[in-house]
Amino acid sequence: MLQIGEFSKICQVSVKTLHHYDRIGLLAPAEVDRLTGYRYYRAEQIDRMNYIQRLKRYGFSLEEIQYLITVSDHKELASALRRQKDRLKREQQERAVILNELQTHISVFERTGDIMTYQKSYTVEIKNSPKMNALAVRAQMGVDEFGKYYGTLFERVPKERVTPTGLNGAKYYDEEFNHESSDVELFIGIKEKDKADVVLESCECAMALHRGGYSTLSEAYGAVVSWIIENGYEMAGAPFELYIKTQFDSLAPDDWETEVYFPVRKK
Amino acid sequence: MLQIGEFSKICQVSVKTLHHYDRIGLLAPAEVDRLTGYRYYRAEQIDRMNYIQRLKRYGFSLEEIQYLITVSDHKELASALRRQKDRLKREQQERAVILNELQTHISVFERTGDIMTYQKSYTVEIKNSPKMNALAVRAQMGVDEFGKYYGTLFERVPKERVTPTGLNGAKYYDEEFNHESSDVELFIGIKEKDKADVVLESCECAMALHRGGYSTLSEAYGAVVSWIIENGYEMAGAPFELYIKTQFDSLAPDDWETEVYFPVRKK
DNA sequence: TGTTGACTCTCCTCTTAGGTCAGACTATAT
DNA sequence: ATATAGTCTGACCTAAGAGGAGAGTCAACA
Repeated sequence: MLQIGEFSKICQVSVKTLHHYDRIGLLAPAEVDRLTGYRYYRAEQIDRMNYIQRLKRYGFSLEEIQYLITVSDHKELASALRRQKDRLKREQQERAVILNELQTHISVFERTGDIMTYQKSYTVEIKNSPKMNALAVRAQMGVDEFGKYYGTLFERVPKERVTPTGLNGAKYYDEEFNHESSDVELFIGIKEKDKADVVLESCECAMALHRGGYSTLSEAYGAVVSWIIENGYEMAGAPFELYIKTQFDSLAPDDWETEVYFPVRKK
Repeated sequence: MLQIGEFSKICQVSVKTLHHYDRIGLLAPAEVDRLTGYRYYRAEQIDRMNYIQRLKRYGFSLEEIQYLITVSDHKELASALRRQKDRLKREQQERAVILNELQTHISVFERTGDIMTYQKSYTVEIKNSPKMNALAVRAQMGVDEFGKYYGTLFERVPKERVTPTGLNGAKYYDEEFNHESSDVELFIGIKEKDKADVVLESCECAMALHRGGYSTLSEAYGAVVSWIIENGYEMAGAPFELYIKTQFDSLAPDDWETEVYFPVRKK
């Protein structure tokens, strides 16, 4: 039997952590002295602790770990690990984009001496949005579900014998945009008007072109909105974005292009 | 002047966030109505907010951001950005190692059907540690400072005309190992006994070979310690590790090899 | 037997960056 | 005058422990 201090040294975790794990029921000591409350661990529990630490490194929360160590079904466990792997991979990619952004920012800053240059480069203009016929799906969704919904749209292309124009986008119906869940309509432009789910009429818009990954897209939105306010317009409908150049053109995020449209009218 | 709701939509942050930033003094509204307490923001503050969001994406804490937006010195700002970039890069590398580990774990699990196989493969043996003469530096340091301290050691090699044996390691004097700061002695083996800072005498040790990156090294330590307890030995000195195959052999982390030694005596 | 020092216990507060109510005002349109 | 939407403050909550206070416990030593 090991005292908590010995056990903590062996497993390279703090005594505090062991207290915590005991309290949340993740790893209870093999024995607790009734009188003194002293915790005693068995050497066999070292393996369990290492396993917990390993899952923690993989990025699972303690709650998930608590569940995982009780799972005996191989398939379930394997799929949980694979899901986590995919999550980590996606996060790695996102962070790679941010790192890239930071690198560019640094070099722009060193060249220009202005920390704001990098983000103030939006040119907002008044433009009539293109008229489009489109297949569309509207739902409450988060940004990380876009791919899934676009999948269902693109599946319909061959089935319904329509001809994509290559112009795709998303329209945001919620006033308040939320990354995890918003009322969004995704659409892909097609030639055939009679087969379209929706027809997006041309309208007067304030538009800005955003170059780069989507993590900074909100700055484009901000730029357009403040332009609208400053130039005596007002918003006249749900904003939308058109994906001009994307990952599907096998470009790096830095070269993606997105047009941000806000329908407006003169006040 | 913008109400808090409008400002929040433009900047794509929640009203709560704006409350929070106001309270901690990171971004105060341009005006607050004395009577109603309503907050009003100016369009110019959008840029500031975008800048804050950008720094947040770069991984700075709000406290750091609060400091950074007051800094007017270009050099200081640039060096803060560069430091952050290096930090992000290092974290990316660490996560890449973990991702790799997880991938291996998954494939081992699918092959063997045993989730523990991957971590129980340590063979502990009793062995006399090699006698070594070494240049050494002992200090309170965290694991991420190892590189720095090793640098100072290797600089001395040509200066003091010593001949490295290629056998390097680290000895942990604290009972309780701590990732951020421990009393550690780093050493590089050399041939010349008279020029050595320390002579590590051969002694009876329990030893295990760890294959892979350093993030799982603690499992090797755990394995050795529990072996010692189970096999009727007791610890007789500070443990140390020898780096047999490392990144300097231009190997991937999966192929690194580290020997973990615990001086022991029979009870 | 008494004492010292190391170890452990429980309980409390603190951390980040906000989220989630509740209850009370306030602004604007009808 | 009222309905609805927006806003205010304040209190409590999150995850995974860290830090400390004050008290009890264990083993060794004099």
